Amino acid sequence: MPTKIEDVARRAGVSTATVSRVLSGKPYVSDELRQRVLGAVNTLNYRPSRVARSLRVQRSSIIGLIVSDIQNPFFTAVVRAIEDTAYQNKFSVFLCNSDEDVGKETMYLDLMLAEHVAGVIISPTAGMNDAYRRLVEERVPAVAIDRRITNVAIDSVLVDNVGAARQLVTHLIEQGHSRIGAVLGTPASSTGEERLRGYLDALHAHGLPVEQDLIRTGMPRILEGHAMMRELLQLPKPPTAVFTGNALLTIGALRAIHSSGLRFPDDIAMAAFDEMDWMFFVKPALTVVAQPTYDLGRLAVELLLKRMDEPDRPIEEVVLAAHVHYRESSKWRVPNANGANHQKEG
Amino acid sequence: MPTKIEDVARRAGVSTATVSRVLSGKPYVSDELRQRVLGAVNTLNYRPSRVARSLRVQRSSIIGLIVSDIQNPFFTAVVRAIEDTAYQNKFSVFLCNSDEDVGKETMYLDLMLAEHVAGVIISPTAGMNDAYRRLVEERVPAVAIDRRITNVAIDSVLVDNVGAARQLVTHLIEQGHSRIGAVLGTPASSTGEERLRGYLDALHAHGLPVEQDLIRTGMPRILEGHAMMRELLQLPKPPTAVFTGNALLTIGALRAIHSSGLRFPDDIAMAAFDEMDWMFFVKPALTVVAQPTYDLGRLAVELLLKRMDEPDRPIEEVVLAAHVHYRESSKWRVPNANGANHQKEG
DNA sequence: CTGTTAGCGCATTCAC
DNA sequence: GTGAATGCGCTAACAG
Repeated sequence: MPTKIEDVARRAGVSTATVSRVLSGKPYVSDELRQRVLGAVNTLNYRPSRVARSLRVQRSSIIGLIVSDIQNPFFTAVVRAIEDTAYQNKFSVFLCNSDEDVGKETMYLDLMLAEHVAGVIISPTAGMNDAYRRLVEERVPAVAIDRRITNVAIDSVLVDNVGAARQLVTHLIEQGHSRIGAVLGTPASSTGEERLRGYLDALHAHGLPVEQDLIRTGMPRILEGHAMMRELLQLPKPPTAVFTGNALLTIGALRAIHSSGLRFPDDIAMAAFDEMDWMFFVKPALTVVAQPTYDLGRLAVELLLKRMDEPDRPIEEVVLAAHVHYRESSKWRVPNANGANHQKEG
Repeated sequence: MPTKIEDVARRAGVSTATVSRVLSGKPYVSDELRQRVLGAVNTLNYRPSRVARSLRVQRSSIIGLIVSDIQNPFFTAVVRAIEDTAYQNKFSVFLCNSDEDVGKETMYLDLMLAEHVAGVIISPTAGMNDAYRRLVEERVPAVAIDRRITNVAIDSVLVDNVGAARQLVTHLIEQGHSRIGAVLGTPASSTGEERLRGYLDALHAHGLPVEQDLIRTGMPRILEGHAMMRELLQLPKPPTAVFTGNALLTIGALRAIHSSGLRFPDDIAMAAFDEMDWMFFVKPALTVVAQPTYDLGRLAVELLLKRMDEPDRPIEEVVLAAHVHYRESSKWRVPNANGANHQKEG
């Protein structure tokens, strides 16, 4: 049986109110009593019940964080950033994994509300879920990350997916490719949709035709990436380069390339969204866009804290730029291209 | 302001006790009242406060999970398994990241105790931390995963690291290698120590000499793996094969190999602990041991539930076998066997 | 079967 | 400055 505030009060010869005051750093307590209380707390090894405290003050110091896929390195990087920032502000993080499942997401959202968390940060599984509305109705501070929520207005921190995708595909085009495949996450999520849009933008800007056969979308996971890439490779006229929209898809695609007996990057070029910042350690020939995971997480917490202070400020939407890394080794040549050499520069 | 149980009671024309009974599925409530209550709950969109409930019953239905590195794919895989199993048993998971930091670990452990979680699953950062003792003192069900805790007896689910490491290194020896480097996690953790032991075992069993220069240990992370591997490659007489003890170390090592201008696996062979089950998609030439992440997580939860039911049962320690994958492409030959040194100048 | 009541551990009035 | 008293929302005795 854990020690209660009453035990401490008795041990220190004061009232529970005084103990409470000391522990929450309130002023107006004489130094003598403060010392006595602290001593008692120490010898009794007292740890206040956060449950009781939360019930009393109707608000905990916990930030609920719901990510759509804990196995996606992009999100673990963001989680790290969020934890760091929350910790610096005396908040703890209650992390849950919705696993791209709207049902689980709703369940966890309800759980957070029932736990009276101080605020919620969420990477939404779908664009709209009735549960999001409850957040607003109950006036729980919330911010969406990475993906846009469409059915209710809440603060969000996003990445410029369109711009980054366009840069990536443009790079491939400038290397001389004209048949460029796309292996993307489902357009049902704003990220998938935006990256597809960037791909299309780049093709249009260079007057290249869009071939629906070259565009594949699905769940952003290894297995699906593998399947989609295999389909592309089995096409009568497969692409000479591929744009992948996510690190897990990239891994699946690489596997498909290998198991087809093809070699990367000699037989097929690739440019990818790399949500882990180490993909290129293993495949230096990849052209990747590194995502601003740390800023994303930090800003999410900061936005949340701001909203906790001023519940009525206007909704804010931050869009971060993603930085494309062109590596030496990514200046490959078009394999089997009409003739020799489409290499742009040295 | 969220609706309270009293509101529901009034709306349904019953007492709060009846509402409570209906909601917790207790028997002895007439069908008529049950319907009325359910109706009220529905129209009022009532969600019971878990905070108040936890305070009352002195126990939540949350399992606290503290992992030592959320960015390590091994742990995210285990987290998935734990969540699945917990969810099937009507528990939610409160996940925290100690980030290999004993201070943070202690903080989170205290937090879980203060939150009155139903139980704690932890991958310990260090072998001993006074905070572990508190778990036992307060009789909070707990189980350690992946690493052994030495200063207090608690249930644990471990992997047969010695056996797996021995198999991996033996494989390299059987391929003809005799100068085998080791890039391992710190022996301060039981995993690091055991994998080192397996390495030594294999060498001894084949009568090979142990060269301290070929053994490097450090934090199990990319940066450290890179540094250690570089040191090995800069040795006057570098190894012809390397055994790495962790997926992140492996990535770092691969990077060092690449940036030295060497090629894998032509210039140097490698066998690795691969905590992600997709490392070999990217590097099929690796020989890896796949870790039983799902079983590990599932068993951890099951052990926890058992201890919740019978607090006084004897401590249990489960050791899982890890399975080694020998792939076609890993049957390489010793590069330039007893011939020239393949070191390149950097 | 159902309602009334008494806390769970703490923070916060309001008196002193 | 300090203590006594009240209630946060809920469940579990205990009556009826």
